[in-house]
Amino acid sequence: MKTTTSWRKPGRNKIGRSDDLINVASDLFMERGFESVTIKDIAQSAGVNTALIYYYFKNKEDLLRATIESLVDQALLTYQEIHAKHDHPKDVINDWIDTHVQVRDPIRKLVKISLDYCGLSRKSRQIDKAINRFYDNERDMLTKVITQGMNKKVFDQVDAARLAAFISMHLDGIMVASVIRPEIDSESAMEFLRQVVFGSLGAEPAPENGRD
Amino acid sequence: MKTTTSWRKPGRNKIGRSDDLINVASDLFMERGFESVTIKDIAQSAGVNTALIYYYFKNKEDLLRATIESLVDQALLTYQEIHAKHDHPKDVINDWIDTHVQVRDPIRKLVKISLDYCGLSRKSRQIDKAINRFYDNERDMLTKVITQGMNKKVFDQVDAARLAAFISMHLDGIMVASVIRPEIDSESAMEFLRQVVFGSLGAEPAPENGRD
DNA sequence: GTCTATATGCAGATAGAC
DNA sequence: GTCTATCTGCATATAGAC
Repeated sequence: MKTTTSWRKPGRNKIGRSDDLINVASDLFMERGFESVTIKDIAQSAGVNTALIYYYFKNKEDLLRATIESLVDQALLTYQEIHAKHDHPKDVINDWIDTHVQVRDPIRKLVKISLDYCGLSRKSRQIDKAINRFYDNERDMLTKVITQGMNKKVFDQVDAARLAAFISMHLDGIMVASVIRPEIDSESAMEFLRQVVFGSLGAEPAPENGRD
Repeated sequence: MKTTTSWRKPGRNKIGRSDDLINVASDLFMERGFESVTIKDIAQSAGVNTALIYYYFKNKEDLLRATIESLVDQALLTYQEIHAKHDHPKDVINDWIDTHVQVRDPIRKLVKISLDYCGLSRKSRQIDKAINRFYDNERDMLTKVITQGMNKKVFDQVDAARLAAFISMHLDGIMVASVIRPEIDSESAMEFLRQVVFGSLGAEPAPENGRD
């Protein structure tokens, strides 16, 4: 479900100018917040004219929508790849955490920008849907893999949905902490989360080398 | 360390008008974000004129500084009260979590507003100091109580500082989640955190009724 | 201390040439 | 598709009366 196309579909624009704008915007929104970033800032960073942005997007909020939808797509795609890559639930969870260490960028952006969006008075059903889509999918995927592990008897019996929500919230917490205090070591925070999660599941984090 | 006084000390203003403005501002900043909230909004909500705000605060950023410092003071005061109230480390941790359930307001505000502040280009040494003061104190207090529990043999041996950071980050995560998705049950998230924490400490959450 | 009035600047957005 | 030029409105901030 690719939903990042702009409001008006250009016939054959030279290599995704709109994607380009979205990427620049997501960087700036993440760094300085939606309201702090001006259309001029985005245009300047993208090396184009201010007015061009209004050719691709209805207005600033529409650019925000496209940005959030793009980030959600990216993040969920990464999650799906993790699931597809492994056979063993333990490996999925390990990879899930590893992935956050390596490519935490889209998710960190998503969390920060979602928070900004929550502050706006003008709400958008599309943006609400995209944000919920991300969190619902994240929770469902984690719940599923935990349940699989329990069925295969490699994990203790736990409340899979609650543990999934716990992991999801903690990842948000790490993202936020790393924004507020950039000096914190988010990698070792991830490691600690890994220990806690596997501890709750009564399993060792050591990889299973799930072939397949 | 009360640091919420305004830049210009009014001789004897009738009952904390400046505190009043700070409280109104913190509500609005939390709900709608620093940049989205206008001076006019704050004045209106406080039932005063726009210009009056500039009598009490140098500018909008100075009001942000006062707001953050006030929130940090409130939050740390609450934490200190918890420590003073209990003798037994288990009770401190239980109360710590209970307190977040009940009066999560100043901390939630602080997290949200700190994130907004991080986006601003103009940085303030005072605000940086206040935010770090909060997180450093929070971590130190938690580390201390965990260490005490280990010394008293009621907790297993763990890396107290890391567990403290884990708790702190998770609380941030819950705060953020409850802003992004107001429908989530942050109370039961706190309960799950309690179980995980006591699980890591090899102890039962049942209260000790530490008299004192 | 609190208000009225206003200066100033800039952000979002549009019209229209190329 | 991309640009120049410009309109409009509003937010921060100040001057000064009361």
